[in-house]
Amino acid sequence: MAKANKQFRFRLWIDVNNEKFFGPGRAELLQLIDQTGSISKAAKSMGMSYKKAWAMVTEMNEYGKSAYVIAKPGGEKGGGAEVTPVGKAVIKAYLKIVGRINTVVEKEKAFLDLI
Amino acid sequence: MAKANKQFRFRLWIDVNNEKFFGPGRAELLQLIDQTGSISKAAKSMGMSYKKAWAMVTEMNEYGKSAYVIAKPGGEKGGGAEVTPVGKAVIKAYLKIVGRINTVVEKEKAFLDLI
DNA sequence: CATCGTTATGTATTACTATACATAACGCAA
DNA sequence: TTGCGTTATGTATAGTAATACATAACGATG
Repeated sequence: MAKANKQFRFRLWIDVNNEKFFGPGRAELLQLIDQTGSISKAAKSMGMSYKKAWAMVTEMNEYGKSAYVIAKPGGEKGGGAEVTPVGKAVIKAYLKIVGRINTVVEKEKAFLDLI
Repeated sequence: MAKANKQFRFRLWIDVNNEKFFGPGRAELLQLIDQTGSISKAAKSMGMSYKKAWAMVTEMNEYGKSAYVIAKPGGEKGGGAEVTPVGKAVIKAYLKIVGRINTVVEKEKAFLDLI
């Protein structure tokens, strides 16, 4: 038998009023919307249904400090979506914290031999 | 409206061969088994079905470096379960890492104002 | 004014997870 | 040898989350 592959996995969320509000899924979705300019393309790209992606965007816009995504139907390319500066700031800060946690976790790899 | 309550939540798991192996649920279960000396009491105490708790114990014993829990049916009090030294070491180390992540996250609270 | 790809929204179905329930085995002690 | 509380195990049910599917609206552009 080959040596077992052991690794850490962690997830960070932000709760608002004790309800999940923002986490890895939404962070990835926001990044993909930013890259593709479209909720539907972003959703497909990460293997998520459009409906779920749309619901996430709606909830972020509703409960966030201000809208994270501006989406418009119709027009030149049928419409599209754009991540607002607030949305971009949230992504950036979230990724920064995740990076710091990752640094901590990397230092603890010796623990894996215990498992 | 009252000021929204925002807080971080994170979870840490250890994957073995890319499958979830150990995480917060199992850590809590192990601690409760250690405290109560019984899988069933531990399960009830954390609102988990005995069947699930038992399955977790079995999987930990099967895929861990060595058994984390020794369980015995029958006997004085009907039987019981004990966390092995290896199991205790895993709990302790896991909690230590979680504590370190918590320290990092605490320092980032300013981020929450952005949400 | 027809076309296009997207946003927007509702309903039905599937997939998964966990619980609920039921039952047997176990081994000490009275 | 009966009773006890636990471990051990299978099957059925329920609860939830996600997808799948279907349809309408939208607005620039040719």
